[in-house]
Amino acid sequence: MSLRYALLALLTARPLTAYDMAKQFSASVGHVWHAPDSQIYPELRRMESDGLVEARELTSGGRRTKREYRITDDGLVEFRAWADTPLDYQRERDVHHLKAAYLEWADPAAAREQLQRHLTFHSEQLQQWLAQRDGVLDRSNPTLAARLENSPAEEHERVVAFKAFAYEGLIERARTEVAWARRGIDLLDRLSGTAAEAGGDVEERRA
Amino acid sequence: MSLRYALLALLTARPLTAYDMAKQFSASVGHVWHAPDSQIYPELRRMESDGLVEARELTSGGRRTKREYRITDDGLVEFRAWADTPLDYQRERDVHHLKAAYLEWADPAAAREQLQRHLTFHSEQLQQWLAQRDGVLDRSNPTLAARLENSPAEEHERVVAFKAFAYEGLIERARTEVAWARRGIDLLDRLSGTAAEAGGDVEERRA
DNA sequence: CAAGTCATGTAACGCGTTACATGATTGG
DNA sequence: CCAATCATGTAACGCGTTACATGACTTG
Repeated sequence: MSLRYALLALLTARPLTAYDMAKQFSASVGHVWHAPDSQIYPELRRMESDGLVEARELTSGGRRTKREYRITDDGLVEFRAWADTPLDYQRERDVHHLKAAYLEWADPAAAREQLQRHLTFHSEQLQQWLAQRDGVLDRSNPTLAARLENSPAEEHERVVAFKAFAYEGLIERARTEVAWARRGIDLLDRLSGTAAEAGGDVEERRA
Repeated sequence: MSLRYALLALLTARPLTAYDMAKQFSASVGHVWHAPDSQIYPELRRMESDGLVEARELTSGGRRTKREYRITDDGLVEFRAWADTPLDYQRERDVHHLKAAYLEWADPAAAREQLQRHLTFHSEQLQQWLAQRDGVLDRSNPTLAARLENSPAEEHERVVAFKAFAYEGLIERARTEVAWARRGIDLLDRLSGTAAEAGGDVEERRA
């Protein structure tokens, strides 16, 4: 049910087509919430029949169908209600930590590679979130810019602050994961060093 | 498909009944991987028919059926293969950060309560993971104790090290979330302070 | 003898993923 | 004119959740 609110969130800034939303879900917003086209199109249809959004057909010249969605007043009410409602917290279920607990079962090289992937993945996430945060802070993010244009100036600070706050949480999380992966690689080094005694050269050194 | 490996992981330590596994999935292991009974029982049956585990019927006195599962050699092969295989990383999808980005839509009191919940939830998680980590380090964790009994002494260090490593990742993550929630509450204070000027007393102070 | 917990499941449902399908428009 | 991108979906499947169902054994 969260996709629905992610879509409403986007539409609180400005009207968009499903295609444009799908693009955003693969790019900027997609770093927080990803969804494939095949989920977005039907969900928008459902939201339309629930009266949360309304569509305007854009027949640009030819007979190309293109539907631009706009949030309705009911949609705004629904979105505010969602914003007010606390979410349930459920127990985390993290495969990566589960695997990490059993890395002694893996080949040391395979173990190292997996931690390296963890490091790489979260480093990239970190970079993207840093970029997003900056785009929010300097107001260059297009969705944010549109949003600010449609809202009174005295609210701008709050709007920007919460967006940045959200990204900063993700940034810190990514940093935590990166640090953890590094510690894991160090641990592997230490354990293999023990096993092989003063065995050989360390082939790679991380910055 | 991860439940399968979580179950195999448990069974690498010692044979267990589905009921005992279900209990562990609600308690100790459950902090890393939770699963309800209704998923565990059928999955074990499927694993049995796939030859990864085998069951021994324990008819203790009466005609009470009770099946104790043990991992097979095929199961061990499968588990090692899993341990060697890198996982796919998919984009995170975090409702809480999504909501945080739109907290300006929420009533300030509701926003505060949600951040407070975030803080509480992750504080509790933190406590439980710290306890788990300690139970691993001092080898008092029952599953770990059983595992160590069934493995040669020279491997004990590795076994313990990876379990502790996994929990430490979760510990750091929980700490990150706690810190983020605190920052969020501070942000709310700051913004409401701005809106209400030097408004009123701060009713609660966090340690 | 009643309440709790031991012990094992089935059924329905929903969100999300992957794969598949189609056709129009635009730019090189 | 061909490839990329615009634009919109359908279908099948799987994992996980919630609710429901049952009965035996144990402890106070």
